Amino acid sequence: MDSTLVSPKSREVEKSISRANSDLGTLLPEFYLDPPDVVARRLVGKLLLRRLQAEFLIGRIVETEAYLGQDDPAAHAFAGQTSRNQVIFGPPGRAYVYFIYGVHYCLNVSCEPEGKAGCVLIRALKPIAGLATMAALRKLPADAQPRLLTSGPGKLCQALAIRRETHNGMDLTNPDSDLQIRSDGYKPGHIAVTPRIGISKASHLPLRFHVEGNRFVSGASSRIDGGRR
DNA sequence: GGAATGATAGTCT
DNA sequence: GACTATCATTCCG
Repeated sequence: MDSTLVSPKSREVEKSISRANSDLGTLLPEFYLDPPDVVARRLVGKLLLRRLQAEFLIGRIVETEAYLGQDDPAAHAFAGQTSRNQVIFGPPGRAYVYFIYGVHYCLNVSCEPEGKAGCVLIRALKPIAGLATMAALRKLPADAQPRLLTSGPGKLCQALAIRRETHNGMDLTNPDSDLQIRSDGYKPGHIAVTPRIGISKASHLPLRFHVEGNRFVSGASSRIDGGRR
């Protein structure tokens, strides 16, 4: 490319894309074998990759929530296995995508061994690559504020064109999948732990994990000191 | 800046 | 028939 303007940001993009094009950093199913709270913390700082045509849409996970198995009243698995939630009872490292409030999709990753329920909700990303395409998918102007693109579970699914029909049950550990989670070796800063958002049952449990002070976290438009960092 | 509210459809009782 | 792991808009201060 012509590289008239090379900012630190675009260097991060270059690095992420080259990682994405190789198989480096692919996470194995073993990554997801542990309980949801362990996996939820472990996923913060990893890359979510969406291959759309020839383009990579990439975001770094900055916020997750753990949903336990049949002991967690807030979890979809609580009422037992149904056709809707069967993915979270299946093998680890698969996408569980559901439609909510008649408007939005949410992306989860199954964890625990096959037969045991548990998953992690991906709540927010920091957009890394493909921002113009993300904005178009979100029906926003191409120069929209990056934090408007993926700062919430419904938003990030819209920005990455993730739908139940195409992605539910997809293996996120397969380098050939058009939706994957990988590691580029990045180590996030301090990870804060808080109660989960938007639920009415078991809402006191500290099962939400996010990068402290990160402005791409959901609902943090102003409560983070001036929205810096 | 911050709280309240309506939209909208799949899933379960 | 009643929910809901949300978002954008509208209003109020």
